[in-house]
Amino acid sequence: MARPANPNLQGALIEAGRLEFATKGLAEARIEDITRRAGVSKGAFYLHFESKEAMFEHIARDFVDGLLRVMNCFDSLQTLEPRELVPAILNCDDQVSEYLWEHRPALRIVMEGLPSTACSGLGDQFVGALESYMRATIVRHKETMEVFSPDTDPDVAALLLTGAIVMFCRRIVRSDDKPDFRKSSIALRKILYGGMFRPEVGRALLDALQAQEAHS
Amino acid sequence: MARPANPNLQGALIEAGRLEFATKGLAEARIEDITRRAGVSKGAFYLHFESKEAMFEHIARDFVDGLLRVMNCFDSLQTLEPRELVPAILNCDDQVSEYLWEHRPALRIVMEGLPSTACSGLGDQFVGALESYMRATIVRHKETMEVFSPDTDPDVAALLLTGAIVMFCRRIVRSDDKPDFRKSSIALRKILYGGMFRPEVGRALLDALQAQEAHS
DNA sequence: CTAGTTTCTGACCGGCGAGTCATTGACTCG
DNA sequence: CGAGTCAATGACTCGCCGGTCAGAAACTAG
Repeated sequence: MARPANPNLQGALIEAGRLEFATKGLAEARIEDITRRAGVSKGAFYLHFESKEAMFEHIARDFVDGLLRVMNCFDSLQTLEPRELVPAILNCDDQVSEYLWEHRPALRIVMEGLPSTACSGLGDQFVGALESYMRATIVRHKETMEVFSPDTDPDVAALLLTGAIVMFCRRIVRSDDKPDFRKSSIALRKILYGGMFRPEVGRALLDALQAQEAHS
Repeated sequence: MARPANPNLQGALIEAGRLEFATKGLAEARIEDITRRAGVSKGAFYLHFESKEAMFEHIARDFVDGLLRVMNCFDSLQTLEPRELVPAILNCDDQVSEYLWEHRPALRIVMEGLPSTACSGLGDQFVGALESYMRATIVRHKETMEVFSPDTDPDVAALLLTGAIVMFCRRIVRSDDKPDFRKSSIALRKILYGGMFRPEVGRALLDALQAQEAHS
C-alpha cells in the first residue's frame, strides 16, 4: 500500500553490472557506472544488493548454475546406440556453445581469476566445477557404455576435455562475432575419440563425425 | 662516492611483490605490504618502480619470457628419429613443468585475467602466447617430421595442447606439493598421440610411452 | 672530522569511490 | 483529498591507499 517498486530495476541493475564487470572487472567497476547504465541513482543499487561483491557473486553464480543445467544434456547420451551417438553429442555441444555465447559477459566475468578474499578464485571454481562434471560424466559413461578404451584415465580425459572447453570459452569471450562451433567441435572430437576410445568404437565414431562434417 | 645502494633491494622487492600479488592480485595488493615483506620502507618502492602496475608488469613479463625460453627445447625435437622422440619429448615436458613449479607465484599472477586498463588481459596474453607457440611448433613438425596424420588441423591440435597446459598450470598453482608431472604427461600424450598422429607412428609412440611408463 | 653525496625513511597529502541517509515524490487507501 | 508508506535520489561522509618529499641516515673522499 504505497509506491510500488519498479519491477525491472533489479534486472536492469544486473544486466548493467554484467556489462560493467565484463569490461572492467570487479575492482575497476564503479557502482555509479553500473547505476548510470541502468538509468537509476546510486542509492538504488543498495536497495537490491548488499555490496558490489554481492552483486558480482550473484551474477557469477547465476551463470554457472545455468551452465551446469544446460550441460545436463550430456547425461542423456548414456542410453544411445553408438550410431545415434555422434549427432546427439554434437547437439549437446551446440546447446552448450549457444549458452556460452548468449552469456558472454557473465562468462568473461567468471573467467577472470580474482584471488581476492571476497570472491576467492571464481575462475578456479568455475573450471573446477567443469572438470568434476566432466570426470563424473566420463566415469558414468565408461561404466555403462563400453566405448572408452580400458586404460583411458578419467582424470586425464576430463582434464583434456575441460582444457578444450576453457580454450573455447576464451575464444568466445574474445571474438566479436559468433564462431563456427560445430566445425571446431567436430575437429576436436575427432582427435579425442581417436585417442580415448576402443579402436573399433573410435573408428566407427570417427566415420560418423566425418559424415556429419560433410553434411554441414 | 656516497652511501652505496643496497644491491638486494630490487630483488627483495620483486620477490615480495610476487608473493603479495600471487595471494591478493593486483588490485588488492598493498604497496606497504610488499615493502614490509621486503623489510624496507614504502618510499624505497618508488626508487625501483614507477608504480604498482609497473612492478606487476615487470614480474609478469619476466616470467613469460623465461617460460618461452625454456619451451624452446621443443624445437630440438625436429632432428630426432621417432624412436628417440618419446624420451626427448618427456624430457622437454619435465623441463617446462619444473620451470612452472619453480615460478608458481608468478604463474599464479599471470593466470588471473585482469581486464583492467593498465595490464589488460594478462592471462589472455599468456595463453595466447602459449597457443601460438604450440601452433608454430606443430606446423613446423608437421612439415618436417611426417608424424601427424594429414587431416590433423594445427589450430585444433594447438588448442588441445594449450588447454591441457592451462589445466596443468591450474593444478600447479593450486597444489601445495609437487605433483607427479611425468605420469600426467605420459597419460596425456597417450591420448593425444592416438588421435593426432598417423596410425603407424601413433602406435609406435604409444608403445614407447608404455615403455617409459613401466620404466618410471 | 667535515663536507658532500646518495640512499632510504615514514609522516603526510589528495583523490577516489563505497556506502549512508535526510529528503523527495510516487503511489495506495479510506 | 490528505495521511501514510515506501521507492528512489544524490549530496555527503569517511576510510583507505597510491604516491610524495623533507629530512635522517649511511657512506665516501679528502
